[in-house]
Amino acid sequence: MAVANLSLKPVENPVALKDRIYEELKSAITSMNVYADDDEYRLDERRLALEMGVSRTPIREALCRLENEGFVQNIPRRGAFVARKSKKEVLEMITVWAALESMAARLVIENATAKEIATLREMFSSFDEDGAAQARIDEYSETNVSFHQALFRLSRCDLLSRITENLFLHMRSIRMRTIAEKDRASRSIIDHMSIIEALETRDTEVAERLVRQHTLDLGRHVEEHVDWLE
Amino acid sequence: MAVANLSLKPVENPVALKDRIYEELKSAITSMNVYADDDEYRLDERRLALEMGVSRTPIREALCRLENEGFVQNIPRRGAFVARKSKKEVLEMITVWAALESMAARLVIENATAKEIATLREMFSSFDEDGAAQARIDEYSETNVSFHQALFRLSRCDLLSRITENLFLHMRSIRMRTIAEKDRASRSIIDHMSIIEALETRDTEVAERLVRQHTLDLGRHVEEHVDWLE
DNA sequence: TTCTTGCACCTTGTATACCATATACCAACC
DNA sequence: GGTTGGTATATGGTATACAAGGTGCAAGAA
Repeated sequence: MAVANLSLKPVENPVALKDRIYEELKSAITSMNVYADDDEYRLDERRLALEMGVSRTPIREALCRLENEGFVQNIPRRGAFVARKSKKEVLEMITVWAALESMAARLVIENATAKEIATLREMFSSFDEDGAAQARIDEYSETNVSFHQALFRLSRCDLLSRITENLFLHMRSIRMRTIAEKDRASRSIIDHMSIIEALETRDTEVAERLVRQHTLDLGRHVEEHVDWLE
Repeated sequence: MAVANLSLKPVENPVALKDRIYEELKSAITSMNVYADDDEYRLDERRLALEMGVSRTPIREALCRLENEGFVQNIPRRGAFVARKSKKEVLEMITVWAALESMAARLVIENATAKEIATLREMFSSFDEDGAAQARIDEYSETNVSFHQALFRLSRCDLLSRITENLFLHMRSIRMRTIAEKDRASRSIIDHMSIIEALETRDTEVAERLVRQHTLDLGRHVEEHVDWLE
């Protein structure tokens, strides 16, 4: 008897409710501007359960994960709130980021092909003219994030990328607000070009230093100019 | 009316069941030698609940947290297992560790007093004679861990310490097994002394490089000599 | 009017019941 | 004898019920 040679792909394991809820809540939380005002955003289990049409249990598991990742603060017997980072915490996140990304730069030089590194340069090709970055600041901001993410991806180190992913999300609203200030955009693009150059010439020490410095500069900027964090 | 001026300390908030269970399970998991044999260690919710005299709910929340931290692997509809790291994952953890600890070294130089740095040196004072570390290998291993933890503590960056804490726990069994091999202990003590020296002379670049190199060396050693990881 | 205190309600923490699915075993058929 | 299919059982996923603690309002007293 002939075996029907159907090309079947393994059936995708049905995503558990808690995971979908986790994703949903996470994107909702990270896309809101927590720092816009001083309100505390409460996450009422019952209301969330009702709104999403499920019971409290998967909601709780999702909130538990989000708490571990620092997006939610759970106060016993009081409930869950959207977490608001203090200035100290933000500065520490930037420090960790600097550490991880400078290591990523080392790994990129070790592991990435010239072609891959070239893609980094291409990302900024449309911002060549002076002031272009400043003019299309939103678009540039997106490219900026993509650049840093690409750096981690090219490092071929999943753990680095994974840890940084959440740092990025935490920093997003803060970045959006700081990048537009002063002439940070144009300085930022210069920094990026120097970094790419060091990667292209495979100069590990310089690349590492530039990457670290670039991120620590953001840290100093936050330290000195951001007063809207508690 | 006079207010009775009793000196009262705030009543400690009763630790929730899930937290105690989390602690209990975590210490149980990290203290067992997962890599001793090829058995899969299953964590049966119902059995754990029965053994600990609670319901499944807090057990599940604890397992959820442990899964996020990478100590437990949860397979849908199959159950929770003690996580076993692959060689690739271990190497990536070491890479992240190197990144974080070299940044910690920078911060130590920025933030720690000479006195604090001196305490690092004291930790190794009892291992002065040649071969002492190798001879009292268990004791040395403890000191070794303490040294690295102290480095993070002196960096004054809580986030660095917190991220590394779990990395340490993951690496513990692996360290225990690798440190005894060859003459790694004596080389390790030499490395540590060089690091301390660089910290004492506040030589940021050297300290950073030595710390990174020291950890990456462990990585290379694992890469080359550890064959008991999948 | 203002402060205190008690009570009602609301919310989270925990336990349990129910459901869907995966695994294993057994019987029947090729 | 090997394979296949069905069924039983066990286990995790989800929902809900119950318990305990916190909040806020209102009523009463100063």
